[in-house]
Amino acid sequence: MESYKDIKMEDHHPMYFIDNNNFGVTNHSLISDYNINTSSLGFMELLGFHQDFYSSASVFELPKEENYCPAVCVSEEEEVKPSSVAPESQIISSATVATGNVLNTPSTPNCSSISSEGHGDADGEVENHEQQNTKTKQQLKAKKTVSQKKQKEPRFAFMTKSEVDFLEDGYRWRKYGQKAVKNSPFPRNYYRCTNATCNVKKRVERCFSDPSIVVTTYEGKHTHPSPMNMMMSRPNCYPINPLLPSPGAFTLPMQFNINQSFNYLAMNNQLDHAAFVAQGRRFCSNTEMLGDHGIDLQDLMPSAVLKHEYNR
DNA sequence: CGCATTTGACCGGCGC
DNA sequence: GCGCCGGTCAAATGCG
Repeated sequence: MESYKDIKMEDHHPMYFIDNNNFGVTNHSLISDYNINTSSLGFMELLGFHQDFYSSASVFELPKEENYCPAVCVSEEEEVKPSSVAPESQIISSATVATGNVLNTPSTPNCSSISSEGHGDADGEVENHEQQNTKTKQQLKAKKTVSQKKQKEPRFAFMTKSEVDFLEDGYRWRKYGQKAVKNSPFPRNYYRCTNATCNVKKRVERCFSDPSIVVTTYEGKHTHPSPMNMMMSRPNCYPINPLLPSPGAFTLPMQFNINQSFNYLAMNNQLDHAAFVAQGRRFCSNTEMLGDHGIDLQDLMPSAVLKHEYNR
């Protein structure tokens, strides 16, 4: 329960919760300081889906083992702490989201941290240091660590109900570490993108209180297209992969799901929440998805968010 | 042989 | 200052 205590929530940072079953999306906090206006984009375009792709009901028919992300939140302060969290609070049901009970609780366990700090010249510093062979290994290491700390990459995390630990996302990863997690029988695995020019990292751990849930945390942005995208590219058949530096340039098969897309956009402040709500409604009205579950998107939005939208 | 994984050691941050 | 913990390194090992 200590993670509940630990987690703070900044009012001016967005928290997004996604219910995989009903596509319920809520925005926890004010995002009035967001400048990027995406209202001209369609909801699903924002998430990287082609127009005629999301007209198909198969969009949400995810493979069983890829039953992604029962709940996700994104913040700039904290990150997911899966090992110290009760499972029932990790999965935010649509009913919970609708009441806003979880959203209004500062200690939401599903928090992933996104740090926007550090876009300086630390890389150059590192290279310079590494060129100086006279320096000791230890000194090099120390410098590198300092630089890396300065240059903390943005992160986002999502939770996935999956039997397999490592979820295929189209990129190639190399494992570089494994650590035992305190109070958890499940280790945390550290991966790095195999592309030499790309320093994206990925952390994968299983929630000890609910072993069926895998928490994946990405750190940084890919600077290259995914190998799978190059292989699988089929216009108008697959959603665009939002983890790419140039959205729209490549495609990815359906296993890369909508929640990852959403979180990536949220992470990069590419979502204007009012536009998101509006487009979400438009999207939902064009499908039977929510109707099938007897839930309207409005029910999944905290009143403050809706009010904010109406006042625009 | 080249590449990926494993795993113990090491380091920095943080709380006490 | 000390100990704990998270994150990373790098040598050893495994595998195709």
